[in-house]
Amino acid sequence: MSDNQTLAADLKSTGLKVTVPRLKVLELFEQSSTRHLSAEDVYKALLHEDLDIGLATVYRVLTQFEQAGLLRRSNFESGKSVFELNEGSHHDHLLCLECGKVVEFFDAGIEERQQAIATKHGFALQEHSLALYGHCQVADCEGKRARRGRG
Amino acid sequence: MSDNQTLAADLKSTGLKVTVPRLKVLELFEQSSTRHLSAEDVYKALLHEDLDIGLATVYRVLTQFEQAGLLRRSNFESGKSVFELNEGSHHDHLLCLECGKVVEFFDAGIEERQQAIATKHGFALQEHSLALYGHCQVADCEGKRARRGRG
DNA sequence: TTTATTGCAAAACCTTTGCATGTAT
DNA sequence: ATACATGCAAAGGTTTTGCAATAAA
Repeated sequence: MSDNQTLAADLKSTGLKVTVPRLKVLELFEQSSTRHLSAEDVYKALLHEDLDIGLATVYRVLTQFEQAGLLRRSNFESGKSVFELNEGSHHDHLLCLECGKVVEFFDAGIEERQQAIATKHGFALQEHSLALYGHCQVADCEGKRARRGRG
Repeated sequence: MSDNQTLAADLKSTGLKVTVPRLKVLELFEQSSTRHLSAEDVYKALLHEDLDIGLATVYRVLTQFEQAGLLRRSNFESGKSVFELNEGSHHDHLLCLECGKVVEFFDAGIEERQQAIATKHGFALQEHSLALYGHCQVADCEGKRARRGRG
């Protein structure tokens, strides 16, 4: 729900110059119905908008956005990184092995125990990576894994 | 417990032929003081024993061992897979970002909650991946940290 | 103008694969 | 003897990097 003015302002506030590739990548994340996108996803989506933005630039922009705190990166078992808008609230992920659906969740109990475990072993906890994998019960998914969703 | 007889028997019981590369890789995991090894680690360790075992073979053997249930594979943030002996008991990992130390832990509470979260979202939980990252308090590790002037 | 950013292609990584040779059973 | 395993080199997929051209400030 952000116009280009706001997007540009968001960019400026991170100290990054406002350029077409950066605006478009940010806009894509803001507007996409799919929250989680890989570099390739972003690259192809931009191509479909007839934007000639190189894959290398996409990677650079994604990395810069991650460092600027605009995006969060996750490494699921797919072997490639996926990015999502960083809206401040930490969460972990639950993924469907069948249809690729991604559910976000936060569990205070798990967070607490992680902290306790680190402390118990004499570690200062810095970050963690948690992903659950399973099969969702949606009819569409259980029945046919044929389709692979693309935003 | 880890003489060649036993190792060979372990191999046979998986249906895999007993070959030098397989014996040596298994032996390495049994004898190594480092539980968690990457393909490259294994490759180099074997080289140091003057064994001419190709990297491709190492990858093939590791994959076969994983499928046979002899090894477990983890994908930490390093970007490469690490393998460890599968001793049957599930555990997750706590890693030191500084020195690379790996601590294994199991927490029934976390396991329970993961199950509950999956169920709540209508998922049949299949597997999960959990890794905690932090800084260990070991002097040796702290020292490195200080020397590098980053904290 | 000055400095940062882009695009392209090439390289860097980790991992897998094709194929001819070699080995276990 | 046969089927499977190995080594090498080449290729695969994802991500990074060098560099000249380009665009933002």
